[in-house]
Amino acid sequence: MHLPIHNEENSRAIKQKPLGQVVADELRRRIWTGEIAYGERLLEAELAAELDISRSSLREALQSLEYEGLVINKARKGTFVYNFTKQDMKEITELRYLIEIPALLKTTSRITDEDIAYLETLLVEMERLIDEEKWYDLFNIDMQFHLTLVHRCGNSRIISMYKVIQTQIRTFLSQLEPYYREKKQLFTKEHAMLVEAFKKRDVQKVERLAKEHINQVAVTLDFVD
Amino acid sequence: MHLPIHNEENSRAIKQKPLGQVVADELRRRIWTGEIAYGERLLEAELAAELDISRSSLREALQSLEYEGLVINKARKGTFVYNFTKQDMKEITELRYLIEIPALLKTTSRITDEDIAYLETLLVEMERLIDEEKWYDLFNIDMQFHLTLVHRCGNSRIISMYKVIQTQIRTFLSQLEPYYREKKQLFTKEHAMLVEAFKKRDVQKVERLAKEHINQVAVTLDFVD
DNA sequence: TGTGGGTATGTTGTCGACATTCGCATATCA
DNA sequence: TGATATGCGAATGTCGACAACATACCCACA
Repeated sequence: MHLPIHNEENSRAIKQKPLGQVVADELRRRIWTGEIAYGERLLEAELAAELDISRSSLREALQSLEYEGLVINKARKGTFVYNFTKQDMKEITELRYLIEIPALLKTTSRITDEDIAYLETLLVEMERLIDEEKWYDLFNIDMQFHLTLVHRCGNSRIISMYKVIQTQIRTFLSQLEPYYREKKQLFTKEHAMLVEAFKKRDVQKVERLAKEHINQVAVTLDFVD
Repeated sequence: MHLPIHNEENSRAIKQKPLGQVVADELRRRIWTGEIAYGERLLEAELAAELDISRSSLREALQSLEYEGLVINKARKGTFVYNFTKQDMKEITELRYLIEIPALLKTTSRITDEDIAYLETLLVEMERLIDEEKWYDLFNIDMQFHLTLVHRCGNSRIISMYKVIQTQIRTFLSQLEPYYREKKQLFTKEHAMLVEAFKKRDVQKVERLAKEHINQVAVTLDFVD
């Protein structure tokens, strides 16, 4: 069972955020944890009742998720959780090469020591979560790691587009969770090496490591099926 | 004065489309024609009444426009038409280099003779609209031209991201309209040369022309102020 | 037994109204 | 006079209900 979206203790903290955004966060969580299955139809009345909110706010959330590519809405037919395919992974990998790689290269010359210090705390956090096998939290930290890097690229539009891609990447990672159990060490090591490259402001190394890291996800997917 | 969104003659044709999308189209039109000014606050009740629709559908439309970056919604403060700056133009230009150029290069080897034939009809249309000085329609054809090219790149995510960028580019063009009056010939010529390059499947030429074309917009903006 | 049409049921699309919050004008006091 | 408190009007956030539509089922009839 889950806590209601707006229980007493949270109501003050999140009152600033539109309810639709809070609901979108919750739906993303349910998708990534598998509580909502891929391909599943999302009945508005049912879901709204379960979350104890109105259909209006739910629909607002669904529109956000549709923009992110996590669900697909067929007019008059309903909203369905999008079921990613290998073809989707190819598209996403191509986009990462076009957007994330150039973003990281720009970041290399703009990254601050504070950024690097923060990244290193994330690395520590990663290792802990890997030990405890808390995959959901681990992937969250992973998102934060990459977003921190892209965030320094200096182009707000690149950042917001990367967020969309990242949401989809995360969806893949969630599905690949069992395969990542085998690659615990690799996971931390790749990120640690990236941090080292940024620390040295070594553009070539960043590019090489980043490409390898991106390929890693694509390769992992190939083992499935 | 404008026709109401859902008058009798249109009601059948657009009944399939969610009202929110129709409203979004109308709002885009009003922004691009200048009927709605940049920076203007959009009062939901007022706008909904004027369009003769409910606030729900209007809010759905506004959410779409916010994703496209045409408006910005400040929680509890209202929705405002986004006012683009030169800095925004720089970001957009950078993104075009990252997304549109690679897309066009991929298209070069995938474009069909039917595509080229269609592009040539658009060229004819462009010349006619330039003669008649119908700038709004001209920019619409321009969007269709570029979208046709990007559409052949084979990556659906690149296409949908390009659509977002293009909507913002279009917003700039609308503001630069007076400057384009001076460049009538250049406008058609650049597109015609691009078509020729695609016809020959000449990747290098496509890349060079496309970059020049992108720079052209950025340069035009520099004359402003 | 298979098919077509019509009805019943359930779901999405759209609407109007209430609840909450914000900003501004006015009032009050140092 | 200036700064701060306060109350009112207006706009956004959220909700529940009705309307329009799609689907599934059932029955009549070939």
